[in-house]
Amino acid sequence: MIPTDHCAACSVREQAVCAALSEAERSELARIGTHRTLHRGEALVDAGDDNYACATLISGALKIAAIDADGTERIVALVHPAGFVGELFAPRAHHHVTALTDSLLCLFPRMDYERAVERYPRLATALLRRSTADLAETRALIDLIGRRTSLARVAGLILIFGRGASNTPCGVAARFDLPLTRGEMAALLGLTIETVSRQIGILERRGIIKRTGTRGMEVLDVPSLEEMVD
Amino acid sequence: MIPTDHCAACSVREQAVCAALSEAERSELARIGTHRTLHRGEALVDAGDDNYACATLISGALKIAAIDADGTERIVALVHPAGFVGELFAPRAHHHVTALTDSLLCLFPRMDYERAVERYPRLATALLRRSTADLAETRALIDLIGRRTSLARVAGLILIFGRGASNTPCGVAARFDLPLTRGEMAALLGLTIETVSRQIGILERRGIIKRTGTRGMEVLDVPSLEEMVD
DNA sequence: CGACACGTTGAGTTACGTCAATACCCGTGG
DNA sequence: CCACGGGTATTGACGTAACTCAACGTGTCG
Repeated sequence: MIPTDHCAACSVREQAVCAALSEAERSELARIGTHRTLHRGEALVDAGDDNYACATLISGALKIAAIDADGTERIVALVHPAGFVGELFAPRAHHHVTALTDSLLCLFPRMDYERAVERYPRLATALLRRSTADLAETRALIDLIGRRTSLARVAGLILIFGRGASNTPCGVAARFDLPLTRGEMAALLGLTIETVSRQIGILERRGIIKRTGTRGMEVLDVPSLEEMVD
Repeated sequence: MIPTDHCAACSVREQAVCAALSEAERSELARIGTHRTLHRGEALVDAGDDNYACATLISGALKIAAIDADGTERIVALVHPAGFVGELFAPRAHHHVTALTDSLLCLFPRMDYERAVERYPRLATALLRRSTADLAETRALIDLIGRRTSLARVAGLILIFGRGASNTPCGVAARFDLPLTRGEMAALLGLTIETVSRQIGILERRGIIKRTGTRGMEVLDVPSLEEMVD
């Protein structure tokens, strides 16, 4: 159970699905929730789990992934703060959910949360909004990895991260740190580590970006990046 | 406006989102809906539309797709009967929605439908259920497309269609017609027409499937197909 | 400082795309 | 009925982008 004053001080208070609730409703919801921290690499849900939790991400980042027979990981989505994770109404989890960086979660037993959805219509609409947006984002990801050169995929991913790191909506941050390792970028784009690394090298040689250290990224020429993607 | 007795006779009455509503609520909803037929290739929504409709698919099949700068189509989802289409709460449509075969729709003005969602909580939860399921399906598609070889992708797609054509849930139909042209399969899998055609040829030469005519498909060896996919 | 994970770079190979020719299916009209 | 034509599918030859394998850097933390 989460003390109500935690909600009042919550950093994603305005963006998360619970923002749609009244004070009283949120207090009710807080009663079934707990906080939990995950360290980088730690799993929240494994594929196949039949009684897993759902959660709002408060800080950090998560990945949603499948692991196939030969152990290869395929990332199918990233979760950012204020995002919601956990498949409601599904009997078993379809994917693994793992922390990309140390993360703080507002955790709910799935069954309790489903009941809350039935009880608070505004929670249902808020989740529907978010789910609809997630769906559009996932489809955009298909679009990106569907039928493009590795260079376009890497360019697109850099734009996605740059937009995420920007404070202006839709703008691209000039400098930021990549939140993923090369291996994770490869798992997300359907490429190999080496190919990702090479394409980043090409972009740098063309003067479009500049690497600073291994994760640092400076975007010098946004229009060129955008042109590569569409 | 749809006469209420149409709903009573509707073939997807039990599966569509409106099944969650009471008789009275459904009558209300029917008042803002209309029926429409789409012929193969006809568009329901174009990407960028700012005041588009949403709909429940009664019969036929739709594709949700993006078209990039050079005119290449990338299919990001298929819609089957009882499916819901149209992004609620989004200012503009992200994708094109087009009929794959002649289709019958139960059509609603988007704004009116959004109001209905706010008014009927059970509609919101039903849409949330469907949206959550769509999200899982879309992620499974990413998983398939991200897969390494073209052979595995084609095998996976044949399994998907085979399962869809089967009457037993999760079983694979022994014979069915592919609902997509080679070009559409290619647009969905991120391959070319030629590659799709070749991989189907390989599967046939290995005795795993048998082509009958251009769309007909006979699945001889389901385990082999499944093995290729995972 | 050394260990270890992560990242880069290179050489050789393979799978897929491109281009092009041919075959098939089906509706239309001679 | 067959001939024609357009859309669709198959097949082949060839080039190239991305993968594989392998060696070598680089950053980070004890």
